[in-house]
Formats: sequence, structure tokens, C-alpha cells
Amino acid sequence: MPKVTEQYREAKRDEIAEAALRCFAKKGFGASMADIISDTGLSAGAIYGHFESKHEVMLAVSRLIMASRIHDLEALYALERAAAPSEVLSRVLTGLARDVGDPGLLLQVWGRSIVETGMRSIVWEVFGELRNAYRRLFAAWAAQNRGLDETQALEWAEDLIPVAIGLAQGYIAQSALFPEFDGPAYLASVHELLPH
Amino acid sequence: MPKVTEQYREAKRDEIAEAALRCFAKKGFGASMADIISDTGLSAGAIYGHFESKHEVMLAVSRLIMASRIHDLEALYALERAAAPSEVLSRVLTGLARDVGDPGLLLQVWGRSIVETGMRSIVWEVFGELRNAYRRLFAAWAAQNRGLDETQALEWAEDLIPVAIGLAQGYIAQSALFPEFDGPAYLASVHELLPH
DNA sequence: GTCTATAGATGGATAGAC
DNA sequence: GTCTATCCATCTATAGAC
Repeated sequence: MPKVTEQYREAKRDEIAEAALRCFAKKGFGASMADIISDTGLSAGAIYGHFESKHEVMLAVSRLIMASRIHDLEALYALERAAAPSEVLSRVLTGLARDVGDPGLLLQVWGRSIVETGMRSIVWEVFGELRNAYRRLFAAWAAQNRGLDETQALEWAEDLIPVAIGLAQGYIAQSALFPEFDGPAYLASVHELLPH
Repeated sequence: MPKVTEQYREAKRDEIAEAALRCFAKKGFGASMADIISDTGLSAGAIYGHFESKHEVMLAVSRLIMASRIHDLEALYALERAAAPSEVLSRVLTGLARDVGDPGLLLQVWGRSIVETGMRSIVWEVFGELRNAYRRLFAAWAAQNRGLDETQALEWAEDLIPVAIGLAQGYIAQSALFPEFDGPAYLASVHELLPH
């Protein structure tokens, strides 16, 4: 089992997934395999050598774009000074455009997860991890800046998580839906609203 | 041109649209015409006698569920005492479950509007009206409770609109995505955050 | 207006050569 | 592993009888 082959397979998979991401961003998950095949420059046979089905491609792409947010949050946790909730959101959301490219794809994933169990599992899993990351960050800040003990801080964080996620989802939805959306202004309002 | 016929046509259109709504809620816009036909108990020929295409059915359903929110907001404006922003959101969002039934359908519409111009027009139009409704409501409250003149009140309202919409979108997304979502708790947090 | 039956087109997936 | 060619299921929309 030669090592090069294994790396090659993985690289091809990534290559296909990235082409699929471009197609899905442009046409939604309704994009055809022909679209993806055309974008990769490969052929049908080549694609199906790396993915069992279109469904598998969709799941791979969804995992790709949803997971990227978690790394940003974990990087924030590594800082010495705990970041305020408003700062956390600001970092996550400004990083979004850089990593995901098209926020509209996230709307596709959310919509699809309503009607398909495979996609739903991914969404639940990633949001579960996001909640954990937010909880640690918010609790750390509350402990440092509001003199709460660990239990109180975690409780305080827990209450804040849904609206924090909600504000993030609102940012994503509006940046995808409205070309005139003013991201910085939204973040300024979030800064006023959330603890800082 | 007999009046009964005109009423009949409209009733049939509504009947079909409501069946389509159920199908789209369950299977997304990927639901087939056969699904809708089966749900109505009618036949293909009957459907196409009332709608030119599946696309037209999708647009009708989308208008239906998006427009319902506006009535709630206008009802609020009719009250004597101006409602606080947090109260406005609370009313709109609790009314949502009652009127729309399945919030997941809204995620479908948002996602679809990314890739299709017809759907996008509807979304832009409805959100435009929602913004107008929010602006009037927020400005009225700011004028009454913060002693701002009309220009200042409108400016204050304008700044608040995106995050208010964002919080509403977050509520919709989370109630559609997470079965364990706690709506009242979310609204309580919103009450803390927004002016009241 | 509504039905049945079907045309016409699309798209996911595979077979078999290389 | 990759290519070309193609099968076959699916789905939208229509034709024509009633």
C-alpha cells in the first residue's frame, strides 16, 4: 500500500470537493454532477472513483464549510486575555467571508438539513461543537470580568449562547440575501448589544 | 363572466398552494409535482389548469409564508402605546409558529433565493416591507420613550433594524434546525438585549 | 375543468475499454 | 484511475378524451 497513492487519493478528493463547492455556491445543491465534472475538468468515472454518490459529495462539502468556523473560535480561546462576547462574534463573522467564501452556501446547508437526515447530522454535530466553543469563551470572560465562580460563569454563558448564535445566523443570512448588507455596521450594533 | 367561477378558481389555487406548502415543508422544494398532486387528491391536468408551472407554485407558496409576518407588525402599529423593540420581536416570533407552521420552509426560501431570481425578488420585496414596518414601530417607541424628535428617532430605528432582523432570523433558523430549541428562553434573552 | 396516459428532457450512476 | 458512451429512473409538462 504505497504512501503516495494515499496522498493522491486525498488530494483528488479535496480537488473534487472544492469544485463542487464552487458549483453549489453558484447553483445550490441542485447543481448537477455534469456541472461538477465540468468544473473539475475530470470525467464522470473519475469522480465516482472518489465519491460513492452525489450525496456523498454534498456531505463532504457541507462538513468542509461548517467546520471552518470552529478553528477560529479555538484560536480565540488560546489568547491570554479572555475576549468579550461581542469581540468573539466579530472575529468569527469577519473570518467567515475569508474561509467560506460564499455565505449563501450555509443557507443551502441549513435548508437541506431540514429535509435530509445526513445533512442534519452534520449540522447538529458542528453546532454542538460551536456551542462548546462559545460556552468556554463566554464563561472565561465572565469569570475574568464579572467575578463569577465557575458554575455561575458557565450558567451565564449558557443563557447567552442562543442569542449569540442567533446574531451570527442573522449576519450570515443577511450577508447572503442582501447585496447592500453593511457587515461592519451590523457588528457595531452587536457590540452595543452584547456584553463588552 | 360569472362570479362563482372567479371565486372557485381562487379557492382552488389556495387549495393547491396549501397542499404544496405541506409537501415543501416535508420534502423541501425538491418535492415533486406528483407529491403535490397526490396531496391535493387532484390530477396533473387540474394543477396545470391553475398554475403555469411548478415554479409558479413555489413562488405562490413563498409569498404566502413570507407575507404573513407583515400583518402582525401592522397590527402592532395600531396599538396606542408604542411597543418596545423587544416586545415587537416577541410578538412577531410567537406569531410565526401559528401562521407559518413550519419555520423550516423559510430556510428553504432563503436558500432558494440565493440561486433563483424569482424567489430573490419575493424575498427582497417582503424584507423591504418588514424593514418599513420595523422602522415605524421602533421610531414610534423611541419618540415616546426617549424623547427623540422624528429625524433622530428614525435614525435610531434604522441602526437597530439589522440586528433586530438578525435576531429574528436566528430564532427562525434555530427553531427549524434544533428540536430542543427553547423559544421562550431565546425571547427572554432578546428582552434583556434589546431596548425595553 | 378535470381526468389518464405519455411525451420529452434531465440527470445520477455504471460498463467496459484503456 | 480515468475516459467515453449509455442505461435507466425520475420528473415536468402536455395531448386528447370526457
